[in-house]
Amino acid sequence: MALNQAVYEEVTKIFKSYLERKQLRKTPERFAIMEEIYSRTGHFDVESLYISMKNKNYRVSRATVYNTLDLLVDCDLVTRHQFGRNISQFEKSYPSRQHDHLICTDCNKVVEFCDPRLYNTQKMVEETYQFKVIHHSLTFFASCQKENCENFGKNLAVYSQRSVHD
Amino acid sequence: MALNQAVYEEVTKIFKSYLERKQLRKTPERFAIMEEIYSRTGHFDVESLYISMKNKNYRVSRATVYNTLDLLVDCDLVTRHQFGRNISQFEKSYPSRQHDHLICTDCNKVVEFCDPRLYNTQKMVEETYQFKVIHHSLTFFASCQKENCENFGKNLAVYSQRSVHD
DNA sequence: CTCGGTGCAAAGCTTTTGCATCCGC
DNA sequence: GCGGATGCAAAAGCTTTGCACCGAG
Repeated sequence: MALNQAVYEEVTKIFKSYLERKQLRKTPERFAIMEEIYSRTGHFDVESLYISMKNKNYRVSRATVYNTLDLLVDCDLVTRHQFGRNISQFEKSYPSRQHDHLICTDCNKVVEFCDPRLYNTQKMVEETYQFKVIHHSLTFFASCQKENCENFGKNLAVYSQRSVHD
Repeated sequence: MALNQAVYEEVTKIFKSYLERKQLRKTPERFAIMEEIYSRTGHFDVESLYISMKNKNYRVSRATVYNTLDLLVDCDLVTRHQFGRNISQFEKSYPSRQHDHLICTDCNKVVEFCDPRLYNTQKMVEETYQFKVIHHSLTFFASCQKENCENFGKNLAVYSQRSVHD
């Protein structure tokens, strides 16, 4: 899996800056985990990330993976999702933009979409309740046609990262 | 906690009908759990429901609570939420209307809101991806900035620096 | 009477914690 | 060298499962 060099450098800079600001140590494990995440595409859970690193003979523990994920989420390099019942799903934050999710209730595949109009709802909520919104999570659970389900990822993948209003 | 008689009768009818349709038994435990849920207000988790019934000296097991909650969710009498990391939160479906949630990131307070404009986003998603939406989940995570919030004033500076639209 | 449902406890699974060791600073 | 970070394993916390008994149909 090739790693985009420009993205990798930018992300490394952000992570280093974050660790310095928080006076945390720049350990090789932390950067190895960050690199592994940014060499992946799509969503992943802790176990698959841990297994991937083990398969590459990298000596790392689950505890460190959990710890580092917390840091990466805290500095906005990784986003945490709670699609299912128990396990947390993660996703790198760059270079993808703000988006929400459409999950097929039949095949569990995830489509990403974006609707800027959601910002109107956010502003309304902030004004009505006097809250300051940090982030949001919008997920549609939907069923697709069978033929559509079979074509999943072939035709729609092209649009998955785009805003529907582009 | 007084129980609204009209709601109770309606909900009982729906649950009985569902159990008959699925050829499941109408056990006293199932109706006791349904009644306990509908005598509550707001959100709850499995453990607090279980403790409540134990405190009323009702002989019930966690396994039955979990099993019955699955049934109640399946027949739309109860809604399942996944706000936090691990535990599922539940909420009775009637008589409240469709709504979404605003959760304080400092004190975990839950506010319900409704914005019909979200339906525009749903229709757009359905048309764009040819999906049939079953249900959705929208949650804003926000700071309530109230004096009674346990972290009042601590993180406001940090929050105000962030923007939702990067 | 049947066999689905229940209570109880043990097991399962994800995540957190304790502790000795390691290593960034 | 100090104290934070790590690996490992044990523990914690929510949920599911196995099993013997109970009771709805």
